Amino acid sequence: MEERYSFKEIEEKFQAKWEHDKPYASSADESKPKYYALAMFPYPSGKLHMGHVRNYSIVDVIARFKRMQGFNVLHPMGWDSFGLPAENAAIKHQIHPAEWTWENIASMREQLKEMGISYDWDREVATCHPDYYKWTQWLFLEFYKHGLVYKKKAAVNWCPSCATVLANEQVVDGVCERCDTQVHKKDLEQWFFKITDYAQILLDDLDKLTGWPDKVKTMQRNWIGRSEGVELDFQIEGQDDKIRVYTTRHDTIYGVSYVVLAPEHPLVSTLTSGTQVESAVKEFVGKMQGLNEISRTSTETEKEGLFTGAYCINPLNGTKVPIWIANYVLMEYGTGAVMGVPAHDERDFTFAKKYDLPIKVVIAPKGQALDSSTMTEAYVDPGVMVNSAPFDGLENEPAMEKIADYIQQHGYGERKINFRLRDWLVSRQRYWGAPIPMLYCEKCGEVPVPEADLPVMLPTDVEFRAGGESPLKTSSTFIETTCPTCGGKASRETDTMDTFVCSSWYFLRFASPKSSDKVFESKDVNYWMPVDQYVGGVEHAILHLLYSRFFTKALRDFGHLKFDEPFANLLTQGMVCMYGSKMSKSKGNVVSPEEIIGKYGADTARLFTLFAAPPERDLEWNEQGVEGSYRFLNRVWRLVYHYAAALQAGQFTIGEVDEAAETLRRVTHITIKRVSEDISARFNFNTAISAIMELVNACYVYKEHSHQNYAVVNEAIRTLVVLLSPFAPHISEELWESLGNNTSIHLEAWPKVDEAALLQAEVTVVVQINGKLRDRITVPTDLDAKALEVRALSEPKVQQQLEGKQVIKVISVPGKLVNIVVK
RNA sequence: GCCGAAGUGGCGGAAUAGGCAGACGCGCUGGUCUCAAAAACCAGUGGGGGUGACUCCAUGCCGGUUCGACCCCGGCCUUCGGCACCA
Repeated sequence: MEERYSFKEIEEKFQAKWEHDKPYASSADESKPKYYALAMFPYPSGKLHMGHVRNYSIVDVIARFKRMQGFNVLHPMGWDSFGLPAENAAIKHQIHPAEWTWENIASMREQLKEMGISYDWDREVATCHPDYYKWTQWLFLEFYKHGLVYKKKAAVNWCPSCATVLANEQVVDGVCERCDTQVHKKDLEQWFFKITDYAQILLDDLDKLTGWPDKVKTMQRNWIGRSEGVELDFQIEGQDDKIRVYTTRHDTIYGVSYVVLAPEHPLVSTLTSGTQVESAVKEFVGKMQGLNEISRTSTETEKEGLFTGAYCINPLNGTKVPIWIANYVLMEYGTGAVMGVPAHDERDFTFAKKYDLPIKVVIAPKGQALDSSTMTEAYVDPGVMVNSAPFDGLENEPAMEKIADYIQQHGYGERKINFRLRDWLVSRQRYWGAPIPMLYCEKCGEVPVPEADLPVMLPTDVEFRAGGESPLKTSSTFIETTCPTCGGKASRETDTMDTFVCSSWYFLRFASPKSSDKVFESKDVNYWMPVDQYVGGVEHAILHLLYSRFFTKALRDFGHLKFDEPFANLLTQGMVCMYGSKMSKSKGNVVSPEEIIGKYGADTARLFTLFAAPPERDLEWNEQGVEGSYRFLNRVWRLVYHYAAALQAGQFTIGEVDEAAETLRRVTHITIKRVSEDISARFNFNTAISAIMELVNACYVYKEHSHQNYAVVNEAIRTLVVLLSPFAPHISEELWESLGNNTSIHLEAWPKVDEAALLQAEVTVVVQINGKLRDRITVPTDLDAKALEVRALSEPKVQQQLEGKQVIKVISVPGKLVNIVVK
């Protein structure tokens, strides 16, 4: 063993050994409890960043810890490898997206191996590999078969820069999530997944996810956005048509003073064509369509509207109310038409004030009257119903049910539950994605590609040009085919799937990644799933996690799975920051893992990212802190080196121990306890590491002691190295070897706490007077409350403090403190 | 606007069930070793006052509960994150 800690040599040595011995290979084994640890798989950008290092280090500690505790651990890694950057690279550097992607994967795989993460590399998957996307396509057809995939013309979010459609979820503040270009609306025929069929169950089952952060569950709840209300019809005066509106405030129906349609509402032209307002309406509607969605729907935007000249009838009281068109009504939600109740809705109030529409009070605060002429804002709080014929005098909230019943009984409308969640648009007009396996036949129409013909391979003879349409659109070898039903001419769908489809099931594929005739082996999937611990950034709180839950539930319903939630426990790790903001190229505050690994080694890099902050919090990068972690590993190295020769013999029996040795034993076992609890119960790796540091400090103190009890030292040192091994796997493997072991430390059992070693004969107890610390006394651990009180009161310091004062009460907590209350 | 999280030394953070605030690390100060430096090791390190034993103040602010509050309750302030005209 060398005297100096040569991290480079050690890390290379064991990485080669692990590559050869495969100590992290896994296979289903019903006789052992399983544990599936998973980090969100990365997009292969080519370079690992600190966020990856942190994410994978966290999961690796968990995986290694569970393995040492005797679990059969599955810890796989793969690549979310379809997507736009590869195509952009193709255009920019004239390199095929596949080539670019596979090179990136190769280089990132190398970097991950340099981190010493305990992956079972035999299970690696890449979503862009035909062996994988064949099954993404198969799943698409499976969903199609079960009526969960459909095609429709839709006003979609179009990114002109990417020349593709984006899901609502990929439009952030009105701009493209990837390239920050303004997104437009465009009408196109698009494929959708019917996730709205699962809205209710996706919402309900959030309650089952006790291992998920509330924050994420709340975000999903808001995204699904369930609301309960009533839909009812307003008869248009002088016409046959009715306007159907949706409301959750049916308690205010008697206060309706107008009805508003969304500009896109089909009744708009029916109502206005051939009338005086026709051209004004057309102009207004045109103006609204020209606006992008954020400025159209922002609360900041001023409400604008136009009277159609038509009227409709409130079914409950027969009142005639004007029909308007306004920018603040959305066609996509509810019925695209709403009733305006200015007295009890903020938006309606603002609108009514602007256009001088009547304000009619129908809810008044208890025991008070509301005057519509003096109101300065809508009254939205609970109250008593007024001017509402049969319901006058009722409290509005409890009356909701009665009113809904009344509406249903009279045939005015019915109860309705709405969700904000929309169906998932998966069509992308791009090349580098899984082709949608559908055909269009002149005779048979829309035809799914037969399973035997999968995968629909991406053609290689394509050209990539900037700003152009998808290269698939111009590839005749790809498009032209024959219809499997009639044998006639057919053309292929040229859209590919949103990459979120590929990432909605990869965690299932890891259970049987090599399965060639099935999407996955049921036996394996049902053994390994659900994922016991999933770790990733909170930016996936909605999209990826919701889609994955949807896929899992649907596949359960199709009979392929025996469970309906994919991730039992979720940890959302914080960002890696420097100078207060997230490390990013644009901010110029990036530190590359390569650089840190080169300078200090992977063990130091891992240790620092785990030590600097608890995992769910943002981590502030600090190079001096990294040096501290490096110093610590050197300190451990020298300590073990100091004792290695003496301890190699191995066998020691702990006999008589003096006070110093007893202390070291106690610290050893306290450390086992703290590290175990910090890892398993709380994922607080920062405090686990500080506990290990304290053990090292205690060993150094003991080292200076004149009499050395090698049995106790042996226990302390071996424990130290084992406890350190999940965090810093290379150095601990080397140190383990230097202690005379010829098997891997990573196959060792996690150490057990000797409760007897924790016991102490004496303990320090705090003495407070009126809650203020006044003295510390050392007393026998088992001293009872009464004896402790007597002892505290007799202390000279305490006596001094009590002079001239009257003791009113004494609180005595054995082993902890005595509080003397005086006057 | 609504929902959620967080505010503790010079910095990252700790206090696991209401019981010693500041573990551990970084930084800083002084020292040992050295021709010198680096490394390493030792000591100190929340703020104020006192020669000193000591003492007062201190976990964003104000109040409450309690023998005792970083922790529980009420009200504010600030920062961050999510949603945002969803009827």
